[in-house]
Amino acid sequence: MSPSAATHDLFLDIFDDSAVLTLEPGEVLVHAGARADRVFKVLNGMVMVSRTGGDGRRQILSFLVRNSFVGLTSTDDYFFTVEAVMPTEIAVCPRTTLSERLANDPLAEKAYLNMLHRILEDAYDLVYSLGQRTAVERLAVFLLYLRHWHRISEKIVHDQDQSLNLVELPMSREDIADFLGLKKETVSRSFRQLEERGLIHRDERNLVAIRELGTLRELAGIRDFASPRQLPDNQRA
Amino acid sequence: MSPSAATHDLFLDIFDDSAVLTLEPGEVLVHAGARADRVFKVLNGMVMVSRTGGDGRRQILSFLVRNSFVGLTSTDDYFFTVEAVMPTEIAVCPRTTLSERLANDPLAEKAYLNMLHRILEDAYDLVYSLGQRTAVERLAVFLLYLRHWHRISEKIVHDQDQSLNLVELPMSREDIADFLGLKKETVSRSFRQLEERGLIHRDERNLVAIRELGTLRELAGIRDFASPRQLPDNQRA
DNA sequence: CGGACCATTGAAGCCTATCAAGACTTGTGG
DNA sequence: CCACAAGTCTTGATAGGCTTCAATGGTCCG
Repeated sequence: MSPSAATHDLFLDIFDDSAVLTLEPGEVLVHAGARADRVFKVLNGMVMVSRTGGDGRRQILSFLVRNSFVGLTSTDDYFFTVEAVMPTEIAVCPRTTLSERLANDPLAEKAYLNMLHRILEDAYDLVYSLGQRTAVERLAVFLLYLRHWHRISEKIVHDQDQSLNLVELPMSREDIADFLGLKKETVSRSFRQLEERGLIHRDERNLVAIRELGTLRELAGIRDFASPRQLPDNQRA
Repeated sequence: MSPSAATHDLFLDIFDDSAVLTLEPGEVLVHAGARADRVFKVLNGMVMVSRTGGDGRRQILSFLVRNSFVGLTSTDDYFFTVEAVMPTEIAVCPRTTLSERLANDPLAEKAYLNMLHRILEDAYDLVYSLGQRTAVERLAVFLLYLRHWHRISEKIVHDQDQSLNLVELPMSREDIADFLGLKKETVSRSFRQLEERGLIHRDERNLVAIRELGTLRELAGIRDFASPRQLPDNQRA
């Protein structure tokens, strides 16, 4: 999965009074191959980062929510595409601003490094899902991730808070499929399977209610996403 | 795939006169869950980094060769296991040494950051493979990666150098399988398929000769691994 | 020579993909 | 307001690729 900044990523203050872009669903923020001379922060809404092969196969690398940083690269060009999943506001600033901020403030640099580490761990989580888990398991993990993001982004303290168990899906089935390494039909069938097992319930197409959190977690093979990894000390449940 | 340090990763000098460990094949350097108070550098041989689920499923995250750094984590504990694939020598030093080095030298910190970016891109490459490519394609990519590492590690300038087309496989079929999200039988069959198509040739079990580099690259859907990403300016082919 | 381990190969089964059709949603225009 | 069109989601039937299970062959080492 990916980013979502830590509860406070110090260096993100470079966006404090920068320009703001508004994106409509499907609008592209960064085209793969574009010069990486600007960096971004998601203010609200959601974007997705993807990589498309020469033959058109697309892999979504991450969905990014509020306070996520966008702009990682070790080269001069972006190797991925970033586009809006829903109406989204984005703060923009030149990469040089980021470089200067990191060069002049050790704490900011430390925060940046920390974010990179977290993103890498998220990438490895995704690797594990794609390499080892079945379709239903991947979807279970995905739902728990969405729940987790919601928790982080709303700064909800208690893991048992009922509002957490209503998960919104702003992206299409095909987007989910391309993220989980499946086809959209398989995503549909996996949803149904989760519903038949009583783990979730759906009224609207893009709203999922988690009915059996424990069983879902078991299925996902996840000890606990409520881990304090991205929560500050004073917010641990 | 992963690491393999850049051709020179400045901060790696912290290992210049540190202790050296010798590992036999299968020997574990880091157990998942262990305190991350030491960091490592691979001097020679090869190690693999893996994550194992509660039910025993194992995903190999990367194979690390000479000059690779080992010790990435954003938390106090390692969440992965590192073990030797073949006889390997490892330099060890306390994490505090690394922290100090990074804190006191902006250039070292920049190099570390750069390495992290590269590792992240490698992780996303693996995500793309696992999510979108077929078994044979994954194996093709894997072989090209091995070839690329060999090139980097031997500092071979010319992409056409024939010695590059003899690829060694120090790891078992099962290790390859767990890296590529397949089963060992499928890896075997995919090797045979590549051989039947005339793209590779095998005499010994752990030695693969690349016969049709261009076709293999096409199959892998890779523009060019001979990209200068990990080569210094003066070594570009 | 025998045993352990690893790799290969074959046969059958399962999971996911593919192909195709129908249901639902949304937006548009008569 | 209804009709229609386009897009998305769901569902069904079939096919294909990878896995599973099982057996054979090869290599290393005691």
